Amino acid sequence: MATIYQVSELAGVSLATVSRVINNNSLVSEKTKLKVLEAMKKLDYRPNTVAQSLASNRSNSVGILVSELHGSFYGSMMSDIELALREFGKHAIITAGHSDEKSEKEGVEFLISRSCDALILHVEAVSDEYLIELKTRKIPFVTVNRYIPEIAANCICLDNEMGGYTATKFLLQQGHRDIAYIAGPLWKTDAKNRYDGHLRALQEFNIKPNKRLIYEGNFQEEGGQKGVQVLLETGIAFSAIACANDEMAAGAMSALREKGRSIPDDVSVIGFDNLVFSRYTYPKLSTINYPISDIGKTAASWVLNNLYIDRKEDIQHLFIPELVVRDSVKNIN
Amino acid sequence: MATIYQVSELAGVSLATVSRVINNNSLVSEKTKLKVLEAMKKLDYRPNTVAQSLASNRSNSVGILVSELHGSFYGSMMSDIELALREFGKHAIITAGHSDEKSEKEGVEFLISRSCDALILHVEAVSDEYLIELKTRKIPFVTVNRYIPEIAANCICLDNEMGGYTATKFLLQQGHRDIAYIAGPLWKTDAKNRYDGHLRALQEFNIKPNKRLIYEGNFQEEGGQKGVQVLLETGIAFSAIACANDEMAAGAMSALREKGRSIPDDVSVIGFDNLVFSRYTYPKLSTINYPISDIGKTAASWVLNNLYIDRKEDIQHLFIPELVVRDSVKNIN
DNA sequence: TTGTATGCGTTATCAA
DNA sequence: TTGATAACGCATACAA
Repeated sequence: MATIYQVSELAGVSLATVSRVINNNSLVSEKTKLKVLEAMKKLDYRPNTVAQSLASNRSNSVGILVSELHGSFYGSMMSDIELALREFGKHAIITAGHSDEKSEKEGVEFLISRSCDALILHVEAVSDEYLIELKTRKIPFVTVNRYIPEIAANCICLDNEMGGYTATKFLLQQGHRDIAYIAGPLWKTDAKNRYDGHLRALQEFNIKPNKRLIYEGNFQEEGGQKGVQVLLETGIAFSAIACANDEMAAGAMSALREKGRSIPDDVSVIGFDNLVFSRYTYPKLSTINYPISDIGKTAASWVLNNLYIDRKEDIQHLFIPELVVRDSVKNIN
Repeated sequence: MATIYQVSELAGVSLATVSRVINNNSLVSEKTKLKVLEAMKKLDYRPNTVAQSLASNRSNSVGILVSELHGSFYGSMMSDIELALREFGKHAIITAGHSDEKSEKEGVEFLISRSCDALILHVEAVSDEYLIELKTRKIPFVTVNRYIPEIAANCICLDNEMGGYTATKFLLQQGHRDIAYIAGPLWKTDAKNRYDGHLRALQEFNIKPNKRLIYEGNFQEEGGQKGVQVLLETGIAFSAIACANDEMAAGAMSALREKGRSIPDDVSVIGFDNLVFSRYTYPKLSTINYPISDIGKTAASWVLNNLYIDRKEDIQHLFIPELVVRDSVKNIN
């Protein structure tokens, strides 16, 4: 691989001049500029970004930490962020935190040590304190789907509580009164908030939540299946199930069908997230839309605004989820 | 951020010694080792990986290029690769090629310039020649899902032709004779190979393919929907549709249902890939299994074997896809 | 077992 | 407008 030195030699100029045309910042005469450009082409020169990073303490890349690299949720987020960054010549370095505290911290350190210019974090296991402390270091970052009052300006998230509320309220409005709930892992703040929203909706209709109709799942398909099994075993009647995410809703639907319950005639089901596949299910899943795309773009904008581009743009920090009505909830009024 | 120099000062040793305990390669006495370790802890020292890369010409990270960051197909692949690498302390740097030649080349260059030690490429738009030329550079790489005879040792892929064959043969065995085909973009080698397999199966049963029953889609849900629309408009009867991937199959199923065709009673449908969501569809989609997980792990193993770890392990270069029978194909014998 | 010195490929601060 | 030259933080060959 050709180096800047060889280019300078071939072009008959100094290192510094070549560097200048690479970053075309300082004024370089057209004539020498052309000479250098030609030499670069001739040698098929490409700057070594590692050396650039070391010297400039800047990498033109932003680190992204998501819980998992698979799953349409994270996929959309990464994809939208990458696209927005690429538009400005910035790159994404992506790693996974696996919802595990140690792993998440490692991921953050890895990204920092790769001298990312900024971080976009979807972290779940790490403590609020960790993030607050992280802010005292020089590296700029935003958290996605995690709200921490002390660093509110760094948070971009969905109003999960409102989403949980909206979902259950919809079921109530459709006449359901005996509503089961399949929650996410309640140590995760989004799962907890969605559940809180569910409770608030019930309260608004003066319904006492029946603890035996609540199952704490794992946010995965299997959790929905197990949830249905447990719920049915209680022998308590229910006409609808609100699920804390679409994956569990899909699991719940297939389990219900296996048990001979038809959807939505026997049991209504509502999900949360509006993942791509929720359109593929049968019946098509009614759910709460998580504007992943908007949030991803916003996170990218935050970084671009704060770091690279001189523009004033308002950043939306809280997104309100909306109901998506399809075919999995029956009106029994 | 503390540097190696500050650590050496605090520990009262030289730079070199600190570097040695960091990479614990050379023999360092226990005593000095402890001193250094303590100093590192005290200063909360973390090596600057950029500087390490520059000095050692090694980054302990491997570059991954996929077409898109979203989509369960790529998601699984990235996830499996990352997990395998992480087990050995290696990291993944991921970027997207967007099935576009320019973009794919940029991605490769980006990864190389980031001094990745090796590359795992899922490229579609780039020419065979480009990859053959890439091999002459020093950077080791494997291609996934792309077979090029000249660099066969660098290719890990699925026998797409066999998969296409298997799918259509299954339909034929179930008594179907009027079979429509929704292909992927035929300029993509995997799409082409799957289609070729389809033709081979037909030929084996002495059936002349009807060109009007073939639709070239885009590998996305929408392609399946449009495909069904076009196929129905021909007015030609068919009892089954083979789709070149699951996403189009999902689109085809929903379009069929909207047109009042029931699945599989009126029309059978078979997909390809066995994506996660194929279990969520109704009826559950029969499909061809793409062992993404195995392929991802194998690609990671290839890199580990060739680069980092001294072990002898046979690498499987060609994977045979298997039929997954669910509920979307009817036996009409 | 430890230290010295040099280089990795750039950027950036001076002078000229 | 250009050119020396010192960083950037670390690895490593060579000496001690």
